[in-house]
Amino acid sequence: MASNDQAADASPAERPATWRELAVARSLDPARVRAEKRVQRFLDAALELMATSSSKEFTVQEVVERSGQSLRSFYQYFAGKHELLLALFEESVRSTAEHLEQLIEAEDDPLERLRRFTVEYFRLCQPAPKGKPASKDGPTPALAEFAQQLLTDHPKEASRAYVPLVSLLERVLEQAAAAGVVRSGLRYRRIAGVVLQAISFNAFSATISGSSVKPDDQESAAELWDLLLHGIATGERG
Amino acid sequence: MASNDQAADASPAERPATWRELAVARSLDPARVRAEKRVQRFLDAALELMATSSSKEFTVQEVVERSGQSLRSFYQYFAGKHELLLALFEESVRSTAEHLEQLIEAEDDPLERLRRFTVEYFRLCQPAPKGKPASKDGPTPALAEFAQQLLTDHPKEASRAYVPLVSLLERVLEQAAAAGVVRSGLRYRRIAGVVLQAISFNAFSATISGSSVKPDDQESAAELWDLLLHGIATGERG
DNA sequence: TCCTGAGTAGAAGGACGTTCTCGCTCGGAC
DNA sequence: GTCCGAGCGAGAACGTCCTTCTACTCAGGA
Repeated sequence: MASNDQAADASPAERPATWRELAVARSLDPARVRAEKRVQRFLDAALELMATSSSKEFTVQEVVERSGQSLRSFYQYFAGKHELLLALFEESVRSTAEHLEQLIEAEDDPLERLRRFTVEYFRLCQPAPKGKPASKDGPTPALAEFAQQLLTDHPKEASRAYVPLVSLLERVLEQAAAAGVVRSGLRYRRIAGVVLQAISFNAFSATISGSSVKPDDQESAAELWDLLLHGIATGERG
Repeated sequence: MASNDQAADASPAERPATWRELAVARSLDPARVRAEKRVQRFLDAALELMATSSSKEFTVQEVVERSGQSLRSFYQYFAGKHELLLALFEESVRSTAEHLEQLIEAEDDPLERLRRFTVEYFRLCQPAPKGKPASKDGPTPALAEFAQQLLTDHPKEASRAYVPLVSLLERVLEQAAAAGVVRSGLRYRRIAGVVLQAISFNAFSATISGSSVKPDDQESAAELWDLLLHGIATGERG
């Protein structure tokens, strides 16, 4: 709900809301502004908890305490813990997508754009080495931390939340295809899903194979990119 | 521990145990046999619970009740619920690896072997459509169901449990490489991890991209195989 | 006979998420 | 200034799990 509100005054998704609606909305604001502020305090508290304490997990109690608000308020704004997680996840996806888009727009070559996307997203998804809060490198950290639980428990909502990232990658893929550096005729949206999944949960693959991942592992990133590319690139040589 | 015992009399992995050791072991049996039987009852109960009830989750209480044993016994044989899950997971991986190995050994062409492995493992990892218990199609179902939690909470043990499957795929990859149908110089063990991860959690990629997976989805399997192959195959054309 | 080891039955403890109750407070209408 | 009710803080209470602990049983061997 809060996220919808946010979306409403940031970019009207459905239709461009009449001035009347906007006026009415603004007149209801007195309460709304406070509410949004409160919601934000919960979100901030949760983010801080994830940043510190090295464990990405937190209890509702902790969030409530750190936010300086009450349990009652929490359940007034969130239907449950899962909604808080969902909100954080949406935020995370959104900011990650923005970050990647910025990183990419400077580049013209479609293939290089795709490579940058891949490598940078890979980097963002690597688990943080220690208790070091990583709030400075742009987007919200620990994107994949939530994903797992949401993906299984609330696939519908998780799916919605992923849209910005999936759409971006889909576009990048299509542009690369248009430029002839990527095979045409693929179902790019599904490919995007596969790629995002493979990168997000790359940490699992290391565990499965018994290897361990070093933070900022250039080699693994290159390996994954190589694997991906030669399954996609038009050029010969496998 | 129980699983080690099982492995010991099924196929001696380390070295072929002398008759003396076997005799000694058998002499200790009176208690041991009962213990193994009890452990097995817990395992069976858990499997039945996962097979029915459509939800792959169960509580320790349920397992205890269904097994007709006591809570006390449970904690006498398992250090906690996670050990039960681990035991089930090991079993699942082992039987899956066996199943795949059998499926493969009839085939001579290295590339076709790899393809069969991939497609069949893909099929096995697809979530069951409904409450239909799938115990008849060979290996234990729902392999990826546990994986997730174990991989994050107990990476060390999960890693160990994965060994049979990883080794098998690694071998298949190396043979394909030796035959010249797969690039040489790759780190096959890591590739195996990536591939297994990508297939196991393929359901996620469908959710991420917003698609839904039909059970026994030939097309998705083919798509994934195609993606994988053209990143690995020696032949030209991307 | 007594003792021990393995079992059963089930209460108790501790973590969490979630709900509920009791007041307090504060902003605005009069 | 006064009053009122929605919003909110504090935190007790509840339900579900996993886990531990206590008390009792029972078979078999010194």
